[in-house]
Amino acid sequence: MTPWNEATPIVEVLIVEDHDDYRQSLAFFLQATGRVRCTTFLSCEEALPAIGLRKPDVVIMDIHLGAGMDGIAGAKRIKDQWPAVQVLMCTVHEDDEKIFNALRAGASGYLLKRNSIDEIVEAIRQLMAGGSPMSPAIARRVVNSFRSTNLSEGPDALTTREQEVLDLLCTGLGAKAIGDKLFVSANTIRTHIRHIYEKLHVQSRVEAVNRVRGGKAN
Amino acid sequence: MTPWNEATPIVEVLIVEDHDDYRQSLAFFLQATGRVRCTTFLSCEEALPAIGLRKPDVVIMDIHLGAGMDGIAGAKRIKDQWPAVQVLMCTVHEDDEKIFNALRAGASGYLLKRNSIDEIVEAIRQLMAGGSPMSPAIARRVVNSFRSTNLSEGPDALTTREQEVLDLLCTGLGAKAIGDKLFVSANTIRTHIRHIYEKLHVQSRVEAVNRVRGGKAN
DNA sequence: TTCGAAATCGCGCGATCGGGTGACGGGCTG
DNA sequence: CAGCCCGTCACCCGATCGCGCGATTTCGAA
Repeated sequence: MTPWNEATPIVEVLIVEDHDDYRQSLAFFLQATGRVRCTTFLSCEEALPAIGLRKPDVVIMDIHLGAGMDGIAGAKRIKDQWPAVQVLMCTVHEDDEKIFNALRAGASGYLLKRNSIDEIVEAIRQLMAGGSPMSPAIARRVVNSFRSTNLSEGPDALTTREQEVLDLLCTGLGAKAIGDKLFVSANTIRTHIRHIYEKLHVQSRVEAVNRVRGGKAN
Repeated sequence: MTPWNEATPIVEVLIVEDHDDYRQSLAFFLQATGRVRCTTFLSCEEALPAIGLRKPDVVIMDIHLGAGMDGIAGAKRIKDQWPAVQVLMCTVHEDDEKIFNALRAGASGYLLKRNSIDEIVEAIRQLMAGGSPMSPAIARRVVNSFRSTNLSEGPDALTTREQEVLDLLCTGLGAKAIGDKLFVSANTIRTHIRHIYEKLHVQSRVEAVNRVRGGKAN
């Protein structure tokens, strides 16, 4: 844990948070470190123009912001216009939907409000150092989203050959091309594909690849 | 940072690492914390049977292991048979290919060998607490992999309508079904799809959805 | 030994796809 | 106004797909 030190440049932090108590105390304690300068806003609508005038290093963004643009849409707008700004989501929401949408929007970190000030300070440090701070539970969800769906067990388990065919199918190849790669006829591949469809209960190539990809990403 | 305390149960750690110096010093320093009991192996082939006999809480796994099964295949075998075992990759490799394959295989954490013993100890603690410890640079790569590909800018930007069609295409629908959803004819959809292909430089539905999905996963 | 599952290949049918071409109206812009 | 892009629709053609049917071989389990 590399600590802040006197050589560290002051970090410009912009906070978008509609909850008065949290916004004010967060700003207060961050400033108290002496290594952070804070600007605070109640909504994305207010914050966006301000970012245009003076670009912060880090934006700490709540997701739920009452009426108007939510934090995820805000993060997207910020990253579209100023990609260098690091966005750190800080919210109470820990459902997959919110998490993944926030990361898709371009957030580089995701903390929960139950995290301590010390952890938020550490998160800012990590952001500046090229890291992606996440609360442990968030990190675990993100990592778990990579788990490959296990098509190789259960009553409808795919055979080794079918797995191979499915893999190549995922690359966008057609039956003929796959047949060439596996040194069998295109008709054989067509048969394998039919069996795959039956086992996966799908009826098109795209549905099959979606099954492999866990139906998640984007 | 919750520290270890006397109430913490001893954590059983199994190390798979072919490099003698690293394996021995890692085991030594982990044991020195007094909160960890280590068993070490040079290869997955040796380690797997041992896991069957006495299940560790955490397996620290190298990726490159000389001849035989590599750490990613090993992690997959472990998670297939004993899903409760937490696998922590610890390696010098920081290329996307290795990282994502390891996480797909079921690893719950990913550290670089340049990390200090303290950080590894902290990682084990986080693992047991349901977190997913990653080196900052790794976390950033993982988070970045979620960034949605921006198909809406550049010389070959997709129009709004084309985006809509592409989205539905990703769900596995055919031209006719998409036409129904958008209240236009199937021929119109076919035209849109052809334009999408031109702009994305692909020539099949699966290739198009792969472009949306970052072409990565699985 | 018998049986079944897996892998291989074939054929045919109707539907869809990929690609080429053309057309029409509505915007927006120079 | 003249272009140009966008969205809409149509037709055509050869290739491929989804699907049902049957066949052979191999190999391991019952």
